[in-house]
Amino acid sequence: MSTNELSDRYNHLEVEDKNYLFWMKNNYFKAEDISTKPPFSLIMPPPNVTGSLHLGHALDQTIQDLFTRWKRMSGFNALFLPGTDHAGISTQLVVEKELLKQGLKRRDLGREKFLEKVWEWKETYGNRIIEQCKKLGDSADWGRIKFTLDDDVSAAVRKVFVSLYKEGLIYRGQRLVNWDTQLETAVSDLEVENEERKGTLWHIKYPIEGMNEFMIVATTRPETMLGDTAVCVHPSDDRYRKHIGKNVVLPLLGRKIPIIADEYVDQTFGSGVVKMTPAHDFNDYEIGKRHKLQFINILNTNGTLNSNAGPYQGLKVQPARKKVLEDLAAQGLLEKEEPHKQVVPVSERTGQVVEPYLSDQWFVAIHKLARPAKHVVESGTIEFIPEMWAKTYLHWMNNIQDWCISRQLWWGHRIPAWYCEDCKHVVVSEKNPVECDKCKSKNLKQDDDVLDTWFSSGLWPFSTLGWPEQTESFKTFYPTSLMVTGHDIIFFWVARMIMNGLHFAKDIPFRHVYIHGLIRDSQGRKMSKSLGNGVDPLDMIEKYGADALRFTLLSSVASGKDLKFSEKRLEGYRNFMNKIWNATRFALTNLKEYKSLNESINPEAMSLADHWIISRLKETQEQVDDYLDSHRISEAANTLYSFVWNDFCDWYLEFIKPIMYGDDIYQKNETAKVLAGTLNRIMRLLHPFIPFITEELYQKLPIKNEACIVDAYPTSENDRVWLSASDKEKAFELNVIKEAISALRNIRGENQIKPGQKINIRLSTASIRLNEILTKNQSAFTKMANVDGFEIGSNLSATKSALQLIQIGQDKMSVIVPLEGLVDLGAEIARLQKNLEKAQKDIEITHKKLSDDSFMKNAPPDIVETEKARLEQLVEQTQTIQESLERLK
RNA sequence: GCGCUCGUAGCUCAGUUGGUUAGAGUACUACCUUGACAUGGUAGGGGUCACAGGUUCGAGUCCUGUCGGGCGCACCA
Repeated sequence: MSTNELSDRYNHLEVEDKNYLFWMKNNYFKAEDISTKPPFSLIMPPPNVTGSLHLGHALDQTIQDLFTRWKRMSGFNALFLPGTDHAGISTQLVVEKELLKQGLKRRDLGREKFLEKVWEWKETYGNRIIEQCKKLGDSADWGRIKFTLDDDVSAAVRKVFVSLYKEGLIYRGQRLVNWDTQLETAVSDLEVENEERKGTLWHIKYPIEGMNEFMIVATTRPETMLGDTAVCVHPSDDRYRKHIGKNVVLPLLGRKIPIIADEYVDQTFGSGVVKMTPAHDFNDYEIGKRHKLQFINILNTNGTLNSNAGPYQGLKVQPARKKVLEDLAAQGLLEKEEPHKQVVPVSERTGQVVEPYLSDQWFVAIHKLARPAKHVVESGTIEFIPEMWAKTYLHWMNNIQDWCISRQLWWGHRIPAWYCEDCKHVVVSEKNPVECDKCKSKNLKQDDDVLDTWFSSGLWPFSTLGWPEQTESFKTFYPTSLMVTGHDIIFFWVARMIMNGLHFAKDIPFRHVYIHGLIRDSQGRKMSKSLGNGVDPLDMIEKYGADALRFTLLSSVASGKDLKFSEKRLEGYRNFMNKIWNATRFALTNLKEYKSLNESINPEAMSLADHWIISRLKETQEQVDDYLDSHRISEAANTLYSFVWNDFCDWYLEFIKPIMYGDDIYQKNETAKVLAGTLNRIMRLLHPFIPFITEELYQKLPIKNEACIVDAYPTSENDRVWLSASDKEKAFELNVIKEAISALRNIRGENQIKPGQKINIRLSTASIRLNEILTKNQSAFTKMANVDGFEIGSNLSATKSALQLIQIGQDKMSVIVPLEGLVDLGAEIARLQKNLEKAQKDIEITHKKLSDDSFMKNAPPDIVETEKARLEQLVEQTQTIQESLERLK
């Protein structure tokens, strides 16, 4: 096979890697810091450095690459900046798990040794996801790749921390936080998921001091009573008002604790008495502060009970609960238990029940940062696509809470705070301090904690561009043009980028936020390892090709809704790739003799089909440009799909076959140019969607430039000269033939006339214009409808014939196929009957409309006119059908 | 509880200022291996646009309610 000959099936395996190398070798992905072209910038949401690509990434990346390639082809200095995230918690978990297999524990190794292991792990697996992105076709500027723990990014992180601290927007304090007892770290509110579970509500008797009475408290977490420092009732609760100020004796531990009153208590729930555990419950914490209650912490960091729990020390929460209940029952203090639906907070990462835990943590005071971040979205300066996500964003921003940013982990940005061992002063500094700036002691100890991963992610749009230095990159590409991400991280990430961007980079981080849905399995379930329903995009790429996967994702992503992934659909788009391949194969075979073709086409010499395909191309280009501009990705993809398959392959290629196989060299030369030119534009139009196959085929075309990836994206603007060759009138004329052929096919199909059976046809029309068009184009009918005898005229006989009436603009024609001796007439009678019924029904509807006074009075004149014309047509049609039916009987 | 969102063909979904006969892919049926492609071609069947009201000359589209999914946020111990 010579290089110009294509196999009859598209084999993505031979095409994809090869073309990726070609692009890389020629530096096509590189964006310039200084350029005369307008900038377009898009920062990749950094995937976890040790992760591997899943379908969600694939969707995310493909959308980004689509816009990058489109903008690059549209003359922009397009930057797609890649990077990876250190992903504190998940990476640490993965490595810990791995070490455990070797019998090694994190704490046994110690911080330094453990971090060495994580870095080793990162070096080994850190590029895996990057390689996977390349498989997908990402045209990212890999020379600029960033990692969240890179020196310059870390410097940005420190700068931000220190300046927020100096502004008083970062503070340290002892607070009740969400505690993951497996990881032994605090986690933020966002990292906690609330699961509804069946639980039990236990009613426990607390003896009132000096009385033979009890206060009954209800609780779902009885073990927390070990940390109780009060019981609380509503101040106006008549049942208990008399007891306020007295004490109860805490069962099991015998501690005396006060009975207090607070409006918070709901008198109607349970017994109306609430036990107060200020160190282990968020509501109790608030009340505890109001009433200056004692805070007794009963937990160790690993979730076991500490010495404050007395005899229960050392037990984990669940065993302690069991024991506490047993002991209470033994003492007759367990009044009753009842089933209770409760919401349990669960750590997103480990699935452990989150315990509220009192500890020293760092927080960002968020309200001052949130205000401008709300404003830019309210004012439309930052635009969410689809718009509805702006509501979600604003709702959260309006209820935002201070952000706990410290994590008791080792892997991450260590908090740049040092404690003076001598004077207890806290030094917060960008550079590692050598001495306490208060007492000059050299006895400094750095805070052990690291920052929440999202702290560094929040700076990503500018830390990746060299900020805080005013680099050329930063000046050129900030604010970025577009951010593409899933709705699951609007709060985690998008909100924080907006807050930080405004505060530090002094401008919004991006103009548009494209929010796509999450990918679910074909049944709509979340893809997860435990369900085993995950689809590995790399398997799909291997099997169907990256382009097919990309097109599947892009054609499915609409209006920000979640999307169900089906392999069936992927198969369909794999077939589309094959279709494109074979259409080009056909073209190239027929263009063999045209080694180089020039672009200029001569409207006078073009066939009707040439005029028609160019006019369709023009419409397609206009639509696609419009759709991409308004981020309507699936519409753009589907428009191209149907143009290529339905218009170009099904009609145009069939129409030009007689020309390409014929002897009319003059005509053939012209059509060759149109064919090659159209194909060239098809490749360019499709390239951002399916880069591999389009580059491969583009390179084989007789009309081409350097590379598809850097050729211009065709629009009705920049392609005006070529598109203007299409004569509207002639394009329209082709529709006449197309309609007639469709009618013939319909007659054939419904009457079961075998495709091999040649038929005689009569095209009957009073229109001289149609008559001329049909006469000129008899060959099209011969080839495309297997027509033998051909008669054109007016008032041609339709006896014992199938008939279809066609209306084209003002002109009408009857497509007549004599059936006598060919087939039984029953099928045609049935077909006409069906058409007749439909037409009659339509007449009824239209007639009703037109005889409605209010319609005639209120509807705009053009609508009324259309309806009138329609009625006329329908009436005529029914007459013709009825006559035809008569002649069949 | 508050907020958002969806309900269109067997399945997956389009349907953007309300306006001809509600579309596509897939599945299904019939026919066809014709010199790009059977990962193909041609034709066909298939919908009370969840339901009930309302606005309007006109509603899949706008409004209200009901039913049924999904999601987010906050929750009574």
